[in-house]
Amino acid sequence: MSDIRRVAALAGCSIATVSRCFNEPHLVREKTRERILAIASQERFRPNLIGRQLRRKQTGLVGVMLPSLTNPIFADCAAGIEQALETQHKRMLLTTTQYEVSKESQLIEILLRQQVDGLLLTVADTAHCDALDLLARENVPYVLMYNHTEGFPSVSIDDRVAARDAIEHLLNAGHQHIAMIAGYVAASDRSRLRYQGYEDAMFAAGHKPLPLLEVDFDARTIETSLQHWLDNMASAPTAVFCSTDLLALEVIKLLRERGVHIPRDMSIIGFDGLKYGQLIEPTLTTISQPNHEIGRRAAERLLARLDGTDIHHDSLFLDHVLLERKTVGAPSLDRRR
Amino acid sequence: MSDIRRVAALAGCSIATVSRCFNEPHLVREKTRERILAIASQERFRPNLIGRQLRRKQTGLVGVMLPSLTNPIFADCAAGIEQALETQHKRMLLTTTQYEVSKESQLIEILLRQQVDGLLLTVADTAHCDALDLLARENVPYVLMYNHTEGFPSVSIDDRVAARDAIEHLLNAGHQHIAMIAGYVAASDRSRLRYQGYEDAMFAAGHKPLPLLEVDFDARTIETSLQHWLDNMASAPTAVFCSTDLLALEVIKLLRERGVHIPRDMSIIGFDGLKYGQLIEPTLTTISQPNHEIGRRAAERLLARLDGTDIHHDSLFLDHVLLERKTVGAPSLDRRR
DNA sequence: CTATAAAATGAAAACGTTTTCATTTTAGGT
DNA sequence: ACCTAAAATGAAAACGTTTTCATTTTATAG
Repeated sequence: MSDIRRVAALAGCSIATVSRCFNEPHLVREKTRERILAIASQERFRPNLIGRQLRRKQTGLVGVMLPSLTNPIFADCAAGIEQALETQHKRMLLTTTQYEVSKESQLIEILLRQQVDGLLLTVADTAHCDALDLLARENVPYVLMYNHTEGFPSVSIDDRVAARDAIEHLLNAGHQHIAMIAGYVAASDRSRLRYQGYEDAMFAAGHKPLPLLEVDFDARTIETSLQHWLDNMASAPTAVFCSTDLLALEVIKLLRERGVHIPRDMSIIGFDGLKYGQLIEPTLTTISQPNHEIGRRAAERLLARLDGTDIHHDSLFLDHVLLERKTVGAPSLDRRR
Repeated sequence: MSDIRRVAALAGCSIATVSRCFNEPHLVREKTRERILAIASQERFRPNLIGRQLRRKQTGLVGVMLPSLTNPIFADCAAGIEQALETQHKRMLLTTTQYEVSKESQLIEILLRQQVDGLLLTVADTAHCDALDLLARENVPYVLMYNHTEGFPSVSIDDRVAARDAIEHLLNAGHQHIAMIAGYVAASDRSRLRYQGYEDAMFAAGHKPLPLLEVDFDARTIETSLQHWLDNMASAPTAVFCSTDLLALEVIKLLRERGVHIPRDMSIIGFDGLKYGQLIEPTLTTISQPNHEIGRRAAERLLARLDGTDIHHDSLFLDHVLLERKTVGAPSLDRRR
């Protein structure tokens, strides 16, 4: 039962020596070590990490909190995290909020009770965020992902600039009448920043930004939201910036079903850089964010923080990139049908 | 520091009473309880789960091992697992093998050391599998996902029958010259079963099955693999069964770029039921497997196993469903170009 | 007010390790 | 063979809980 004890008894030594065999083998004489190791493996001794963690006061566990796994963005991010953690033999305790703000603090609390060595997380909105208040009080190391806010360490892209770049791409193609559409999970700071980027670009070009068109993320609802454009294409925007690729793909599908040719009748630009954007016809022009790298870099920062290497509470912005594909073209002079 | 002690000291009671306040509140007098709880919350006492886990000999942690998170199949599955675990306040320790068989045993070993209460896992191939041997020796509860094999509890679809159904759908559409193509991760038992299903259906219809066409999962390689069909469409199969949707989408894209019209010149059926299949034109006909439910049901079985409710070592097969969409049509009589 | 049963509390052991500090063993030089 | 320094080992405490069992307190009935 009490396993290290058993090995020690069989090997005729103290449990301290057995422990050392696994943790600091150079401290035990070769002959003894071999004997102990032999017995250990024959007894299938498996060190109980709970015992170790209690004594050492660290678990090697990193708590991860993401909005969802079903969104490929976050799945890629989680993969990046795992990759980075593995290099230091740390493991990932993964939880998702399912986009429910109220779960954020709860989950963090649970992760803290589990004595995670650190936390990697994405919150809905850094502006008024219980979770962040909680973290600020505690002194557990953490790094935000996809969020950024003064005084908190984070890894993300610059959503506002990225959105501005998207709009500028449309402007450069000759568009003036540009709309932005966002999923109803628009209560996130990312959505807000992207809309600000949209406004920035529109103002800079001397155009009046349109109000954000928010849609329930579901084909039926999107359809009704788009209906007034379809009813009167003449007055519809000539280009649309979709806040995510998933939304963009849905919109494109819908428009094409209604006989709207992309990009001739309407240009579309997405945001995320999902690989699935390449599979449709025409391939989706979009702003790509490096999800895997966001996860990896955030995890690396956390690890550095755990060694005391990185102690800065600053934002790390990774580069987004504009993937020029086929859903953006020049506005047609006459689009009336 | 030693936190429950501190609360006890401040409340002027023993640590046993504090502990009871949290675990069996009815055992402590209301007045005392209120006092203790007040102090605990004011001191921000946070029970250390490691201490509890060591004493109780259970962690509330479930080890999960999947091939990858980047594949939406498994991401959905993980989401299903989390959903089920949450109902019992259990957490997920998530690891991925990245399709490396050699990592399977290693990861399981790590999870066991972490004293997970149970294991949910997908292995590459149940046929010769160190991981399964390991599990058979230990007496930790586990449930396989996507795999099934005699004497092991599992939740999956019946890949062989599902593949047969896919082929029969093609046969019913009038095809006779049907090929199967699989990603190079074809070293999995699932791939093998799907090929067997393909053979079953072909034999039953009196056709000779073609050898499995294995491709490196990358557009360039797929292209060269398909080249001999493109060079001579007259002798190419009229329908292709792709072992996964991701592969199917890639194949479709490639064929369309080369001027092959789907489904007129060639019918395609996929496998998985990814939602992305609906976004392309034409929408992808495919066999859908219930990934979220596989995860959820497997987790539920594991939980039942932990209560001693479910003790059966049998395979649970969930239903697949044929999603009849637009990439399958009748073979054209003359396809020469 | 007392006796008794029930309820509430506390002391201490236990969970499986790691690690400090003291002790014993070994090796090397004389 | 003896001394000394270095190397190897062991005893025991510590990590933060839960839980058993004994003890004390409270409530109830007489």
